[in-house]
Amino acid sequence: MATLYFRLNPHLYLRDPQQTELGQKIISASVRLIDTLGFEQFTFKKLAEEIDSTEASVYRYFENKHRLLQYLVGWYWTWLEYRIDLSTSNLPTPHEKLKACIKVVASEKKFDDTFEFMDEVALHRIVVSELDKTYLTKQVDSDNKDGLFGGFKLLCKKISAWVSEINPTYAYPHTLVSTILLTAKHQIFFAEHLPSLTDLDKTTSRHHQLEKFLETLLLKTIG
Amino acid sequence: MATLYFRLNPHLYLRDPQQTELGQKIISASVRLIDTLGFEQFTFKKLAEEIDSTEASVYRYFENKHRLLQYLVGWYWTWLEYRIDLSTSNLPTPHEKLKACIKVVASEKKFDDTFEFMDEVALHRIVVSELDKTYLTKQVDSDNKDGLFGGFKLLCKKISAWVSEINPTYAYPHTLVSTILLTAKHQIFFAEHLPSLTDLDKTTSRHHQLEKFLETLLLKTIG
DNA sequence: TCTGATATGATAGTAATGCTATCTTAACTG
DNA sequence: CAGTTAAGATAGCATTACTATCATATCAGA
Repeated sequence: MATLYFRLNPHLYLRDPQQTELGQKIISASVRLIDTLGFEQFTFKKLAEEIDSTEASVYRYFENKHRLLQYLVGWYWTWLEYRIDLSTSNLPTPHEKLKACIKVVASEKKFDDTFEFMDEVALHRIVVSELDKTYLTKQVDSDNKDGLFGGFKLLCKKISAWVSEINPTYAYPHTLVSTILLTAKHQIFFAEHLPSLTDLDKTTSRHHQLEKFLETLLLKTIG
Repeated sequence: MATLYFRLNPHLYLRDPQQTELGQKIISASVRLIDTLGFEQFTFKKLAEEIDSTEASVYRYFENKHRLLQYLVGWYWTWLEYRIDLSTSNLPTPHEKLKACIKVVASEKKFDDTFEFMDEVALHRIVVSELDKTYLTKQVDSDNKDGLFGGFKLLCKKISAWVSEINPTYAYPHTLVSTILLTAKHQIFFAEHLPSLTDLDKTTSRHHQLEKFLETLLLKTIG
């Protein structure tokens, strides 16, 4: 059985956490902690206590907690792209690819044990709440130069290409696709916490509603 | 000449900053500082130094810097709604109202001296970069109970009503409108910092492009 | 004009945060 | 067996995010 390993941009870490036991413990525990505490309340001290290690040891893997968040989100985009590839590879038309793609983007992941150190369900909740914080900073330009947002950009590019295949005259494929990728997260957050900003409801059917919404938005817009 | 005064939710502050000289200095200086430093690097200590006051005095106006940000964003939504009201009030059809509304939402504010204590251009930059941080927190539910997001919700409701007037069968008017309001900010940020996620460019024509993009998105989707 | 109430300033203090540094031990590698 | 590397242990430090107290200035009502 082949093991899956995501090669992420080395600027995201100081020492590759996927390679060592401590590294994997850092990942699992940080996902658990950020999910429960929120990113603001999450500290390397609490993380170190959780895994019976020390702050100093954690700092050997990640420059700071912001980089760790960028790592997790980077991992998420890679994982999402991988799932999109799986579900679209055997489809013949860009139209079908887009529909399958939306389905994956809007879907609720139940459980996945491909990666033992990663709780994908908690990670998804983290992405919903914390994604925007990875780039909404004063260092965004230097982070971008280091390629820290490569996962997001790559995925956006891939999907935009399908959009352009369907309608080569449409002027805003990247804008449309990044809007859809972000909206998929934001609307889940609104459904959970600010229901008057959305029409999706709190039950699990919201993922189906989200899919319908995004599909209509995408297909009608490119017409 | 009537002076404009925005009545904001009192939970946003401890003492109304619009009423006193120190309060107005806090607002002006915080807008200037958050704009240059970014919200993360902004502290009440730096703010107090900037206005030759003390940390303690600032804390008498706002519980903490997060509340201050929520106040500024709340002020922004009220101001935006006011400008939307102005530009739509004399239009006969919801279709025209929506188009005028999109124009305001996508527009670049050059200068406005209605409020001497508020640099609206800097505030708009702050909203672009920091808006999402006002609600992407663990306290979102209690903040929402206190009505801290009332400005955003009210505006969303108003615009959604026009959408439903045009197409009463469309199932996701709030989802669509909140998406558009957020997208207007995010895409400006992308144009500035992450250009591969957008097709808008860095020049001022980007506001016109944004308007076109949002208008198509909205009208074709409910179309 | 006196009397409070209130706003602000001045100053101090404290726990937590976000690191950095150094030293030791344990493990694994050639 | 020697040498490198990872991790743990411990210390320290500047900044942050407050809270508390006391003094002073101001202004409004009696």
